Amino acid sequence: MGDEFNASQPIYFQLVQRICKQIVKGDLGAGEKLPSVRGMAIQAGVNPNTIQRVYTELERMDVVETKRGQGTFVTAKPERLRQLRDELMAEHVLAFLTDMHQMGFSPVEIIQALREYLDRQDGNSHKVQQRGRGPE
Amino acid sequence: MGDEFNASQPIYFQLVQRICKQIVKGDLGAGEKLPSVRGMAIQAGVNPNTIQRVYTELERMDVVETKRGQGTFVTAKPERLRQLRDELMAEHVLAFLTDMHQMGFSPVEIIQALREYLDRQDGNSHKVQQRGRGPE
Amino acid sequence: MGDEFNASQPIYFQLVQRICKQIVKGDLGAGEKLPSVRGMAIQAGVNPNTIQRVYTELERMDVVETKRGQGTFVTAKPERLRQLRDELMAEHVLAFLTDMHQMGFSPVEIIQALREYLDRQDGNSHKVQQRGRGPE
Amino acid sequence: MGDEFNASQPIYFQLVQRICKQIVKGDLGAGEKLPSVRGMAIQAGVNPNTIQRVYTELERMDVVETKRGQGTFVTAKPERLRQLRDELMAEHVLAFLTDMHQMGFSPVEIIQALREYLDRQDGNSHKVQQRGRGPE
DNA sequence: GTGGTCTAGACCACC
DNA sequence: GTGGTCTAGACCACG
Repeated sequence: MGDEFNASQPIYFQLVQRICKQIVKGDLGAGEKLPSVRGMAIQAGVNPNTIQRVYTELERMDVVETKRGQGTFVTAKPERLRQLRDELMAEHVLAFLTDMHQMGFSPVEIIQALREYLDRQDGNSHKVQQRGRGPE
Repeated sequence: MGDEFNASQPIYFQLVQRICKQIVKGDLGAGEKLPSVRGMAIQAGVNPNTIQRVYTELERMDVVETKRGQGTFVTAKPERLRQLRDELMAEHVLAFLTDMHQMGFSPVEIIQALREYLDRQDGNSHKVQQRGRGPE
Repeated sequence: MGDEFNASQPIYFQLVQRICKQIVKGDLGAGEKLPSVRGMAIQAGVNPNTIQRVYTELERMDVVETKRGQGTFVTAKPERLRQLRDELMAEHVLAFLTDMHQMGFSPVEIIQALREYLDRQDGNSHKVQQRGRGPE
Repeated sequence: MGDEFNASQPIYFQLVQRICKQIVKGDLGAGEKLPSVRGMAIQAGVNPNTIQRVYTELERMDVVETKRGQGTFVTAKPERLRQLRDELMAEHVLAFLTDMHQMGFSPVEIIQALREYLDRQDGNSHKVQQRGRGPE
């Protein structure tokens, strides 16, 4: 277990996104401690510097707070967490709709296609994993 | 006019995507001629090398055909165009649903949010333009 | 109440500065006793080790004297206090002027800007609190 | 020439500040190209990675724009430059006044002290250079 | 040649 | 133990 990363985007960025999702989902609760830089590095199979950058980025996003000599923690402010949830939601929805619009799909087509995929995924949602977005 | 590009992804890749969308949408019809490499380069405000790569990439994807000394044309095979349409649709829908799932949103929440955004965008869909996805 | 500290500088250093200011201002009079290491630690919400270092540092600066088994006291020498006052003043003024010079501001601009801010702060000087200086 | 850096703050941060000042002062004009990452690294006597970080930070501050494969340039938007000037000015003035207030100096004392130093510096302003702020 | 990412390994200060 | 900075050197993709 270690290097299941998408080649088209920086590792640090994929990790930032992954952690954000875990926070939004609730897998990482408010105030909870993240693994240490070194620990997370081993766990993810990357260099500690990369994790350092991830944590720095998360802190800049105000999603995480780091206490000197103690560690890095999910922000304790519930308002920020709600806000993050909404931001991420909006960002993804907007991006998706923009793409679909640019390809000329109508709202009804979009909803319909979505329904179809949702039904199909009903029993095997856990299989969904990696999708490449960038260039190869 | 020229450099409205996202800093987080290669320009050539953004152009590939943009052209694919135009083809799927029908703005670029089957068999239609694309601008010359040089012309497109000026039009997009980028280096001709970049456009060259874009066309090569599109050719590799089999959505475009280059005829020696004549130019580059949208593929004339309607089957391929339908296929492209489906591919792109699937890719985007799947990516979107995966993201939403990873954030813990339920199908009903997803559909609901989508509806909300679709309503809001009704009159100003043309305003939608740039969205950043990658790191800044 | 406890951790209103700037992330970009060591806590112990911020505390040293804060206490120096209190002494210069007169909030802590000559010969006055400082809280015990443990008491101060609780009061500031930091580790006792950190306070220990603060007191050691203050002692090294000769603005504080530690009497075995009795506690830590502001130095009783009024000359030293005057000197401290001048040192701090000079240090800050010099730093400020240097910065302004490096940004190309002329003496008149500096004085003018200062006046403006002083007027504006007249009624709410107590609101001023945190300013970050270091990296984020 | 190479390592005239303050030990108490990160090199990358000192460089960020230095460049900001040069821009505000006008030594680096709008749209002007900065040295390449590697060039600047040699010039400053630090590792290219450090410069990379500096440029990234400046870009995030919207003070600099980087064009892929071409280089890094001072932002061309004059409004942003004015804004930067005001921001930096405000930041320094505010920090200075806050410090002086906390030490109990009155507005008149502050202005007076400033005047005194300004007069003294009249002929040797070029001597002013390094000042340490952080802990040693 | 440009910026950008990553690794490896070291050192530091803080708690 | 923690996070943070820096170096050295490599590799990559873009223009």
